[in-house]
Amino acid sequence: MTLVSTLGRLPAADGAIQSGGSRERIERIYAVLRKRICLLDYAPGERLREEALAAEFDVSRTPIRRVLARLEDEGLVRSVHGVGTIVTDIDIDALEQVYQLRVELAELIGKLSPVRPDAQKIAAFQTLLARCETLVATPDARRFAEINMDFFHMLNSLTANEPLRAISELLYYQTTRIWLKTASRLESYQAVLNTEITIFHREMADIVAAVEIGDLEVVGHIRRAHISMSFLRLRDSAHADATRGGDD
Amino acid sequence: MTLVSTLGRLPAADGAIQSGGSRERIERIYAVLRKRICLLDYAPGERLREEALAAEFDVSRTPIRRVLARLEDEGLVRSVHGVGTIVTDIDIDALEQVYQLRVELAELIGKLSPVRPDAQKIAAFQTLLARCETLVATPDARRFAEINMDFFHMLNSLTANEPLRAISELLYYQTTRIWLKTASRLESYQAVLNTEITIFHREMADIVAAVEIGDLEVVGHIRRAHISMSFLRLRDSAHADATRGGDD
DNA sequence: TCTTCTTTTGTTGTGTACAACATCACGCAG
DNA sequence: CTGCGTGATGTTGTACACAACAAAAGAAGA
Repeated sequence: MTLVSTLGRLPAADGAIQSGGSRERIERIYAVLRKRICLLDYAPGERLREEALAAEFDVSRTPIRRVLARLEDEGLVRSVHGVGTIVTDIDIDALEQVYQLRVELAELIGKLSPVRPDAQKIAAFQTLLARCETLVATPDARRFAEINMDFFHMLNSLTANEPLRAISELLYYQTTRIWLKTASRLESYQAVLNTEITIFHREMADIVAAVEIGDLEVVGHIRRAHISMSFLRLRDSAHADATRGGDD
Repeated sequence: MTLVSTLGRLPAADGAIQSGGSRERIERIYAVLRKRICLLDYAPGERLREEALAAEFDVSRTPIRRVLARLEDEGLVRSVHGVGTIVTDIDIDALEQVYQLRVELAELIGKLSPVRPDAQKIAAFQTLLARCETLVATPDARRFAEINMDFFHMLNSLTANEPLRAISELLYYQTTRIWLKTASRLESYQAVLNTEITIFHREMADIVAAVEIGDLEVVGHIRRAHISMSFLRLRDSAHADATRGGDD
């Protein structure tokens, strides 16, 4: 519940930082909304009103609709005539197919047009690993999700295959929310969070080590296992919780 | 050149068949435009005007823009302020990455949630094979492209993994045009067409045989080879043609 | 009190006028 | 004849008014 707490004032969007062409503006709004959805600033089932968004971003409904249309095509929202634009709900079982596909694509990133990481990229990985270590010290679900997101983008930059990157990103944003949503409903929320962060940190260390020696195939293998097991742990937790407690 | 000949009157779109909700209407327009682009009814570089499309489909610019936005997100067109909506140009080399990915996905279709083909589906495959045989008798580039498209959809229906299907479809429609476009520019156009149809027919027969015995993994392997070699043949033809003749 | 119909309110979908922008034609000076 | 500036023309991007639709609120009857 405290996951969706910081709703009162949302970051970004204001500040009149909207320089640049119309395309970039739309892209920016898109990125902001997508991030809000995936960090559960907008909860599943929540209703977004175009006019409110238009007011916040200081544009008319038209460009907002352009963004929402894309989000709808990507499965993150669904517009219903006369009702509103609803953030899609998700459940762990329905996402199994997406995870199966993500697992395969993760391995492909190490195979298709891999980019040899240079010193700068390695440094970025190490910085991220350091951030993850502070996370282990003071666990926080939202920061976990954010670091996970940054980590994904770093990993995604390890292939030069642009279509593969685009698709991996698409599937990533279709699935990340499920962790925050499911975990927040668990009885053993704190324990699960701590466990998950510990495991994530360990796997991240392994991957960074593999990146440092430039073995992207190994990165792919580790990540494949990472994604797959992460999904299984989450599903088991959810099912165990559902059978033990009421099914709300 | 004769490929883009039937432009005077385009099929579909009129007839006032626009029953159903607004979403379905948009979906229909989207499918029509996408098919036109991929069959080169709209040539690469051609300029589409929203108002003309709006008139043809008997709607305002608004839903047309909704469709064009999606086509732009998928890389088939690009809207330029003050100019028009341009059908994206493509070249064989830029598409190499997409083909690399398609090759991998083709194999996944036999692995991820394969659906055991029933009698009806097998019959559909055989019907398609029959159509392909008439194509061998009387080669025609456009019919080749259409049968190829139908064949793709049949193959795509062999997995129940919905995200995989969606993505395979996306990548398919990003790449199919290249064959028609490249082939039509070749000196040895007719010879290449005949060869390609023969090869396609043979591979299609192999795949249908594999479908009949229900071995979808084999289907994946055959198709992987099919896509990969088809790309290589096309690229070689294009490069040979470019070095021999002038580069236009 | 409950049910059902009507009204009211709110939201997205559509159509359209206008602004922003790019391109081409044309004139004109050099 | 060429190069450049300037206006005319055409197109997409935006904003807004209205239609279509859904849901909630309210009224009326049993």
